[in-house]
Amino acid sequence: MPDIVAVLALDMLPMFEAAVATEVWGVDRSDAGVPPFEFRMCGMTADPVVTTSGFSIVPSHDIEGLRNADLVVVPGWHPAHDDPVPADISTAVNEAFDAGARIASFCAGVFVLAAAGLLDGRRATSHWMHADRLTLMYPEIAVDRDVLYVDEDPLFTSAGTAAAIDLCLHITRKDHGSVVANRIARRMVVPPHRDGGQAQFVESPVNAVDDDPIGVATTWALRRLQHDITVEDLARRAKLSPRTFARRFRAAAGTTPLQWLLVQRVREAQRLLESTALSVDEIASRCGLGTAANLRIHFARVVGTTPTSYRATFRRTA
DNA sequence: TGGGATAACCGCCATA
DNA sequence: GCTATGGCGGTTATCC
Repeated sequence: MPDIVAVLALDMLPMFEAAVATEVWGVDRSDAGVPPFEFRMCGMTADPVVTTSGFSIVPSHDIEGLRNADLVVVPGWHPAHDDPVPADISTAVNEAFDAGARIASFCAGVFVLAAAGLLDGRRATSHWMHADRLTLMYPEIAVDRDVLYVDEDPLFTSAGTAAAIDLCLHITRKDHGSVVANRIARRMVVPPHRDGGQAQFVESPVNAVDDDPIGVATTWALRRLQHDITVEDLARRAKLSPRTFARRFRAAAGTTPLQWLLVQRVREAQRLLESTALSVDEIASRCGLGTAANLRIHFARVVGTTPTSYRATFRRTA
């Protein structure tokens, strides 16, 4: 049975966010080894839904399409007015959640989850432009305005626009492994992974062009993850002092050099667990984490599970 | 699991 | 006066 993904298309549907979910889960990529998804674009009724771009789209399903969905995506909620989210929308989302669906929001879609009471006492994020309003309206929610997305499985929230891509790939990676997520990312011609904790505000994006010292250093590091790499090594590659390198790295990537490196090493371990039969010890060595014990610590922190159970879950899809 | 050695991080400050 | 840089040292994280 393919996963059923239902997008809740509300009036003033943001086209980009709706298209992100469509691109990730609504396109048949079985030729690339990506498992099929049953994709539903659900309006409250079967009537055309007005988008923020002025034109309308005709949903494939009405609200009944949320029934038995594995994942419900709320790509937006028009935040220009202070009208409360209508009760029938909250009810529909609540019923889907109670029936076992996981719920994900992009950008201002978080207001729909909040109005349904799903986020009380939980962490959540939204586009930085909406963070103040969200905090004001729903003080029970721990709003993290600085991250790309928040995973509070079975609830997910993202900053919207490009961060919606990151959240979709994160959920796909969680459910189907990094090989599948990377295949989708490759087809979409987007970077395979940005960590959820990465800052929404980056002064300049990480880039591998030759005249970007941070890009040069990170590209160099990714090619030799199996070797020892110190922040001083990275700084030397970037032709900067360690202090300046660290400062500019945080400005560019929204995280510290070591934390970035550890996440890259765990991603490499995920790839090796899925695509090889190497021992966990050997994988730890090949991804630069030294020992299996060390790999387990960082693997649990980044992925939320153990290398062995990760392999048991995803080896089949490789 | 605990502890010690080492590296990384970051605020502060001086300098260019 | 403003900004970027880089050294110092206290604190924290990582690794074995």
